[in-house]
Amino acid sequence: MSRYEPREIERRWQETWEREDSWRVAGPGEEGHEPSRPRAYVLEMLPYPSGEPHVGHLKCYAVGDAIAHFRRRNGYEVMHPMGYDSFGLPAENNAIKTGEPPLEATTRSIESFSRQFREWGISIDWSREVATHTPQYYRWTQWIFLQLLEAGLAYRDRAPVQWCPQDATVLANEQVIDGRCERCGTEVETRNLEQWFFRTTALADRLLEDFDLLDSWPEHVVTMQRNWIGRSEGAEVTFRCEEADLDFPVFTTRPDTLFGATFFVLAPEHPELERLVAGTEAEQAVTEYVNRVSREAPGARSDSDRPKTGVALGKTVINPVNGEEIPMFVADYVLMDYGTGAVMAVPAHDERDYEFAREFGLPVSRVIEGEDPEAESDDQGLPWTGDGPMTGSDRFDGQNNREAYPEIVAWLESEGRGGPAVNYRLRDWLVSRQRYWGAPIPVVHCAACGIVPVPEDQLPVVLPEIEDYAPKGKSPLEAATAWVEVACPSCGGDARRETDTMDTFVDSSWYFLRYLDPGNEAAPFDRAKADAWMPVDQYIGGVEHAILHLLYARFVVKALADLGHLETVEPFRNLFTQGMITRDGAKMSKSKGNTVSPADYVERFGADSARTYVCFMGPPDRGGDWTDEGVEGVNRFLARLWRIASDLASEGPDPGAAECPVDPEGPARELAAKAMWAIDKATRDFTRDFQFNTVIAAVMELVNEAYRLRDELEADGPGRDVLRFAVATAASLIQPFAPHLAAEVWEMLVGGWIWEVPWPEADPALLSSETVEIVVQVNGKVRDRIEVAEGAPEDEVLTLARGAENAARHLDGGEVVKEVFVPGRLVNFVVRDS
RNA sequence: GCGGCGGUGGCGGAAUUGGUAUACGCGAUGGAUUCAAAAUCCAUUGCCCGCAAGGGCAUGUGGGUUCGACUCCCACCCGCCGCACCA
Repeated sequence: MSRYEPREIERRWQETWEREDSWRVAGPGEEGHEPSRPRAYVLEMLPYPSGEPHVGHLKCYAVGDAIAHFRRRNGYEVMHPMGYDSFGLPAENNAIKTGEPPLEATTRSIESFSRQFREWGISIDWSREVATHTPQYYRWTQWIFLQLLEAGLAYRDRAPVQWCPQDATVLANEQVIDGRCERCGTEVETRNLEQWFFRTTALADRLLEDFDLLDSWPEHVVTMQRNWIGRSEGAEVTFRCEEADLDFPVFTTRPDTLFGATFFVLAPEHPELERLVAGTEAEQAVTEYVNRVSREAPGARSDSDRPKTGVALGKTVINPVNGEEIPMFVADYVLMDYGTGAVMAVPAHDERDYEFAREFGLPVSRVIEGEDPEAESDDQGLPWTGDGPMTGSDRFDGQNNREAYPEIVAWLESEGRGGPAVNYRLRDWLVSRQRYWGAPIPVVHCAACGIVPVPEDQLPVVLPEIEDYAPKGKSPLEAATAWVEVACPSCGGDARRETDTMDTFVDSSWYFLRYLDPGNEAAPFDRAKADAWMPVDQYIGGVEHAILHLLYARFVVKALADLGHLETVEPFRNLFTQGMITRDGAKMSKSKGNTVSPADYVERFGADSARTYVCFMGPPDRGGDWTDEGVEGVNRFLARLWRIASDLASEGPDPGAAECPVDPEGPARELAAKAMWAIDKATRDFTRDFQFNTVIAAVMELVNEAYRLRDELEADGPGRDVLRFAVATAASLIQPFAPHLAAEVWEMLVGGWIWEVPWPEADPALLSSETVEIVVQVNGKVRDRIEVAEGAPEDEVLTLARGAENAARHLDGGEVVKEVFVPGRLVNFVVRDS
């Protein structure tokens, strides 16, 4: 008897798919397009090619490929492309360490990824492959930059930015985690630099509202983005400092507490601070405080547990609602990059202000009554952040604060002292990087003309080759003098190229559009082609991109739509986030030595086993722990399927095996019914949140049932036909996960190519059986089971149930006070002792 | 602190609307096959009592609703993830 040899089988089918160009897809305007077929765009997040693919990649593409296959077999024309997010820091850091040019390491890694994806048998239309580091691609990344520049959505500004001293580059807000660089973990510093920004805040409201346009995104991802955008409604109120002749606007979400403002706080970075205290007694103390804060790690400042610190400025501002003069302070609990960098402090109704007031012995003035203002605690229930009737607030006294809120804001506006305002936590996206391995920002600095965009017909601005990649606080590109020095496109005079490159998140914010028209040399993509496929029907990737990549892609798509390049305003209609695979309960890392190399497992058990295993570990949106025994178990199951098929295949393929024989009887009917059950179950679970683990379990059950009944069925012709049908069906259902084995089994038993065969449909006649088992409960406890005819009437079932041996014993000597009948499921007798 | 997710056998996990808790897989035990092993096939496998028939107890904890609760409600405990001095 021969054995299941996945490596041979897989190689053979991979060659077939390559030769037949099986996954080639043609959209509108392309040769071979079939307008009558529905289209689906199935997309996994493109990989960053560094080293070798890891299990996270395996899971992502196994899940995505299963979805792609399932869609194809349900009649869709499926767009399923692949590419590489190939600019970025690791290749550059490697270059600094080893001297190897980033292009070489990147090219090598792409080759490895590309080879392994083929060895995994992922059904990709390779004719659409893109890599973001190629001039053919980044030419259009640059084009998009210029489009945004022209539309006013890209701008240059001097701003305090987060600077990583280790990587010697600025970072986006999003790349700073707990005050540390996301990549290397070094504590970041603040620097004032001229940088390029994309105006993401201009689209903040639409980024929130358009969640309504999406079909199915995980709720927590939407929540994370909402929190990140952090929209708060409130009011802007102006506090005046007469002495200094300055107006200080503040943003507050609680204008209803204005009467309770007893002091006023500026952020240490506030631009007016220096002038306010210059030449005063407070100057020295303030300067010392500001210097101390600026030397501190930014992470330390976000620790809300530490005591409040600050320094009085010796100046006052006037509370516009009651004319009271209140003292000014500088304190590091006020942040410059949220609101206006100044706050009105209402200690009675804000925890931080309250803490500060206690620390500095400042007055606390209650203006909203709490549930129990006379609470026995020494602080009388303060700070009270809830709602209640207003007090000490002039003519608003007695009104509920919520109800008075709009009146107060309207009054401020009529007095010219403020008005309604909306504030966002979201900052504009800082896109420039002082790094080499990225797309050059396509502008020129001219002494005469200022910033001049590189004309479109001169794109791409090609990244020059350089010798020294080490960061020096400015871009390594500065050293490429022949490249930097250029004639101004506008006046022809001496000018210098911009030497910053773009954040790689810009590259990956539009790649899904390039797949649709990868060879286009006149535009990033043809609008008609993009409109035909977009938005992506199913996007698949890790939750770690829940905020950054997904938000940026949404922003860029909206901008392109606004500029008339695209119809859709949302890139991804459905999002699926896969859970992380761990090993021994811990995140995999090279330092822990608990990594899993997909290549090893593909070598030992075959790609089908590895792919099916990652889909079987548990629900794919949750994490799971990788075990070798688990892979072996799945491998055993696939081998079982192959073996029973191979035993049945002696007489060669029979196209009839694709159909269930009519009206099977006895064990043949049992197996046929199991096959129908499996089809039904697999189809439902596939579409229900991609519950692949139970889909695979259903196929396992079908195979187990085939083994259980095989001896009885192999003997006669009709039985054998059902057996062949059942095994062919198992292959058909497992095909999205184990496409090679499925192709092999199908070819042996039925003939032809499984991936071209429509997804099976269950025969309803075989789905329901003639008799059903009814559970008999007494007082809610299962006491017996009876077989009754499907659809038997209530009184008949109850009579049978009462007579069931064990049930009868429990009914004996009691009075039945209630009978519950659930058709097809159970009866329950409620008995009271007599 | 705020937001989200989760807690079911020795382990990963199943359980359509409230209706047989523990599907499927792993592990374990026994058997068949074999000179032997591997592989394979078959059987058993939540815990406790019992020779058995059968009975009792079990879905993080404590209550509640219901004929019936892993599922719904209330109050807790624990774990993971995200955000966090955001005015």
